[in-house]
Parts: sequence; C-alpha cells; structure tokens
Amino acid sequence: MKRADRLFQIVNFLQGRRMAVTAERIADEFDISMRTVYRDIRDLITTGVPINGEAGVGYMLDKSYYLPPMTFDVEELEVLMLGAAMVSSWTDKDMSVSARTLIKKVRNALSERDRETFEGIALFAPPSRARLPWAINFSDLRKAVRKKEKLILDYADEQGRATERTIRPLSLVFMGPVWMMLGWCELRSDFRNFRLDRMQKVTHTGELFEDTPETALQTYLDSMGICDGLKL
Amino acid sequence: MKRADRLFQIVNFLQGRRMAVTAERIADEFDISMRTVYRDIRDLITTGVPINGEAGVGYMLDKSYYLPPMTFDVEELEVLMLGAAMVSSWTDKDMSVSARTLIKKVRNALSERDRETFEGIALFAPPSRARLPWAINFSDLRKAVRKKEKLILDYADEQGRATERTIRPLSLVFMGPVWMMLGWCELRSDFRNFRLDRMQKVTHTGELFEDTPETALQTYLDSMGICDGLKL
DNA sequence: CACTATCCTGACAATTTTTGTCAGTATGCT
DNA sequence: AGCATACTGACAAAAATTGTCAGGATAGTG
Repeated sequence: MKRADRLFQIVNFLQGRRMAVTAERIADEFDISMRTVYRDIRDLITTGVPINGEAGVGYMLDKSYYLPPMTFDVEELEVLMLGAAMVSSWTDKDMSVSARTLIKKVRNALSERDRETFEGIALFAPPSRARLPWAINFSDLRKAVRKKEKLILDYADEQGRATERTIRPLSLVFMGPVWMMLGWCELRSDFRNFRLDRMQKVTHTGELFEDTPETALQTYLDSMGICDGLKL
Repeated sequence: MKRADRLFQIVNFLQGRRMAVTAERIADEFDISMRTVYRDIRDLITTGVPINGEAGVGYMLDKSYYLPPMTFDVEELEVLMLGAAMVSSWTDKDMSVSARTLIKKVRNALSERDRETFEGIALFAPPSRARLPWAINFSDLRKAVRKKEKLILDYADEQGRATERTIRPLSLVFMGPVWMMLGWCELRSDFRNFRLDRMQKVTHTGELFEDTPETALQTYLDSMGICDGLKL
C-alpha cells in the first residue's frame, strides 16, 4: 500500500502551487528516484488526475481536488444526487453544467447494478413563474464569496429605490424560490440581505477583505441565534 | 497497481449480496490464496470499508457504495457542498442528517488548506412561512421511489376533497418551496403530480411494480417535451 | 542556432512488497 | 463436541516496484 499512498500524496504536494514543480523536486521530497516520479505521474494521469507536464518547465496540476476512495451509504449518495440536481435547476448555467458533470462522474464510478438505484430519484422543474430573472451572474457572486472580494452593488430596495453600496459578500442563502446574498454593508455598517433578483449590477472591485470579529459570518449567525440547525 | 485494483474489486464482489461470502469463495474468484484474502480484507477495513467478518459464517458488507478516488474541480465540489446544504434544509430530518454526514466526510477528505475554501459558501434558512408542514414522511416516499413500491395515497386535491388512490411513485420534484411527487395514478390511468403538503397519509403496499412503456418516467418526460434540460 | 532544463522511455538488475504455505488459535453455529 | 470459518505469525517464493544508466524529445532562452 505504500505506492498507492504516495501517489495520493504527490497530488497533494502539487496542489495549490502557482509555479510548476520539477520531477527532481518531487523525487527529493519523497526520497525516490526521478524515474519513479515519471512512472508515478504517468499512472496518476491515466487514473484521471489533471496533471500537465512540460519539458523544460515541470509539472502543473489543474486546480482540482483529489478525493481518496470513500464509502457512502445509500442515503448519503442520494443526498449527493438530489443536491446536485437541485443545484442544477436552481442556480445558473455554469453551476448547472458542473452539477451535471458531478452527477455523471459519480454515476460512472458506481457499478452497473447500483447505477439503476439512482435513476430518476429526483427531477426538477423550476416553474418559471416562481423563478424571478436575474440581471446579474450567480457564479460571479459565488466566486466573490470564495475569494472574499468586495463588491459594488446596484440594488433596488423594497420600495424600488435604487441604491449603490459596497458590500463584503459573506454567503448565499436560498429562501424558497428566491436566492439572497448575505453581506456586510459598508454603507450601513451592518449585515444586510440582498435578493439576487433585485440586483441591477455587480461590480467587482478586486479589493479583498479580511474577516473582522465585527463583520464575520459567524457573528451574524450568533446574533440570529443560528447555531447549528441552519449553518453549514 | 494490481493490489489496489483488486481491493476495489473485492468490495464490488461483496456488494449487494444477501448471504455472507467466505474467504475461500473470494480466494477462488480472484485466484489468490485465502491468506491474501485475509490481508486484503484487513486493509479494506482499516481504510473504512464497512466489512464484517464472522468466524464460521463469512463476510458481509454493510449496504454501502464504494467510490474510487476521484478528482473534482472547484465548481463540482461546490455543487456538492451547496447541494447537500440545500437538501439538508429542504427535506426531512433523516436526509438532513445524511446531508451533514456527507458534508463532513467530504470536508475531512480535503486537505486543511482546501477546507477553508468551502467555508460558509452557502447557508440556508428555509423560511417557515414558505415551507408547508407535511403529514407524511419524505424519506418513506424516497424509499418507495427507489424500491418501486406502489403506495396508497390519502390526498386532498385542490378543492380540498379527500381522495384515496394507488400510485406508482416515479420521482420527487422540487418546485420552489413545494415538493411534489410524480406518480402514475392507477385510478386515472395517467401521470399525476401530488404535493407533499397535501398528502394526508401514505400506506406502503409492499407490492412492487415494473415500469411499462406506458407508465415509465421517461414516457412522461417525453410527453412534456422535457428532454435534457430538466431531467436528471 | 545551440544550449539548458526538463519531460519521457526502455532495459535490466537491485530492492521491496506481496503472496503462498504451513501451523496454529479463536469464535460462532448446530 | 464438532465443524466451518475467521484470523495470525513466520518465512520462503514470486511478483512488483524501484534505481541506474543510456538515451531521445521538446519548450524556453540567449
């Protein structure tokens, strides 16, 4: 089991690096010869790990997440499939595509026999009347949450008055058919929820923020008495 | 890579069997000695596969699904997390628990560094006003879809009239804040959608059904012109 | 262009891991 | 008690992995 283990660790070693890594560097790290590194990389690639090698440069791993073998029970796998299907129907094009890829990947990994079990378990028809159109892009918001990038929001409030605010995006909240973004509003110096369907325009500032005790997501959750039940 | 492969196949071999399988049987199947089987099983168990061995009986695998190592990109993993969170908030207690377990399992499989990326991406507050209470159990329906078990439904239609029908549950559909069950209604000999919040009682008949060309999910989808966009 | 840094491959012996054999113990079932 | 089976340790046999060496190929650079 030594080799299988090392393969996993090599991926980990490659993960999250900006610069290419040479075979020599890897050989050094794991105390193996370069020849073995080449063999390991070859095997990783054939099992689907997106490593790119370039002569004269080194190895780069596409930004990806390598999960070790895992066992799920039927419920967990059903959550995965159901969840991906919900996301596919209720977010935007980009995520919908990813959701489908995810479902396909997982389905393909199952045995023939098991695949049927998860046929048609869930199906989703987001009724157009319930789903208000967005002027903005869901994925942009998601990325901003992930990167902790401040956004400038052109927003129409409940009375339809347009405002422009700088916010720190903290989380996305799904309320029935409506998506909201929870953010720290720099104008009001407080937490605010913004409906995605009321956002007119989102401008990326490129400016990143750090969580402070006052502006962190956890603070908001605590203040709302949300401890575990709803928080992810 | 031969061993790692065989380990995976052994799990597959064990999967979906009612009777215990002896080491001898496995040894035979894979052309290896029993000693090796014992070693393989030991290693599988230490990597978390839920195999139970009993002296005098053989091996049994808890009903579970073993996924091989897989790579996901950031979007796919986000779909997984987001989806599980949605399921956790929008279904019932049982699935909610499974969703949390799923999220924990996947998080634990990620490296320290990556774990942070998926912190607080999404958070869900199912507003109680939008979520109508159910008299029945979501998980029961899910299981019936999976098993293809006919159900007897006490249902209140739009005018509030109570009816009792035998249906073949085909799929669960999430429409905004409302869940529906799509089924083939034996009373009307046609497809019908039933809102979960209008179901008064669900009786399990124990009777299983086979899809026929007339009653299959695919037929319904085709008739609705749903081809790919919404189907899972 | 030549040069460097690197990826990549084949062959084969050295090394390490896996496997089989054997001998024995432990445990659940009838 | 007797049987069927899981399980373990020791050690030699077999197989896989690894290192070494001797190349070839290719991207980037002066």
